Amino acid sequence: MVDDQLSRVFAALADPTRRDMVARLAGGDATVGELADPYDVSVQAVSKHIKVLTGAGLVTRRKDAQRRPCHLEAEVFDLMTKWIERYRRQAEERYARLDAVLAEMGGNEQPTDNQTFEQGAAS
Amino acid sequence: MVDDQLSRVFAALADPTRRDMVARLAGGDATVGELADPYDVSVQAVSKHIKVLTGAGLVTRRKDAQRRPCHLEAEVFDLMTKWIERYRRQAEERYARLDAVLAEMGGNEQPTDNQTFEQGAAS
DNA sequence: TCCCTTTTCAACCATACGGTTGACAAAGGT
DNA sequence: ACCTTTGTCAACCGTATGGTTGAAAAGGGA
Repeated sequence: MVDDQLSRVFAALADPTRRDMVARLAGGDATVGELADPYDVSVQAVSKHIKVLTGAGLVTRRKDAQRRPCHLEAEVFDLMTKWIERYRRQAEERYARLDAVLAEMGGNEQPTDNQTFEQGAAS
Repeated sequence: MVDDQLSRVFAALADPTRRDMVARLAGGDATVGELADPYDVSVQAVSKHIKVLTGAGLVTRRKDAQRRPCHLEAEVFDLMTKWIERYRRQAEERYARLDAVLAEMGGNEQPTDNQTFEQGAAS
């Protein structure tokens, strides 16, 4: 289930327009109309984008008369950074181990094609 | 054009199967066949996934007889974390400023609907 | 009340995506 | 030489995605 949200968050940010909207929301809440302004697409299209972002948990809506301003939920970023950091670290540790092995044997032994492969569970 | 790679990286990681493959590659290089093993999809499908990952710069291929082992390029992660951290920080600073303002005025002034909006350029 | 603003819903269209099967190239093993 | 292993290319299929237009709901202002 966390997996599903991760997928939605990554998918949401895969679109440049949506990334741009997130960037603008980082500077302050905004309504759909305001968000639509800079792009030359319909307001309906922007509404759909916002729906994707809220579906990913990146945006919440407030209610203010007819307006429904969008608010960025920055904590969701942690989901991604945690996933990323986990595997970045794992890859780095693997390199460190490899370097150690290479240093250990003075230099002539052929390095056995590194098939470590500890079957990392994917979140 | 950095933008385009960012899009490709996010899109690549939006798929759970691809995320799982990245997780496995963090533990060591692997061939398409080895990667395909755990899933019950065709080798061709996995080949396509790998193509997406290489297109995003997340994976490079070595050449070893008939085999073409996949290697994880973990540096690409930085692209994402940089983008993420930038806007997370911006959002946090905005909160800090808001809190300061709220503290400043003793408590009764109505907070003017915060429309800061410094038009953050989106990478 | 009537109208204007803001937003969403519904239907539609073109394209992209993830999967399949079938054929074939490339490199070794025997 | 022959066969096996490994991987990719090509064509196809169903569904999702991002966009459009048109209609309508929700709320406030005159």
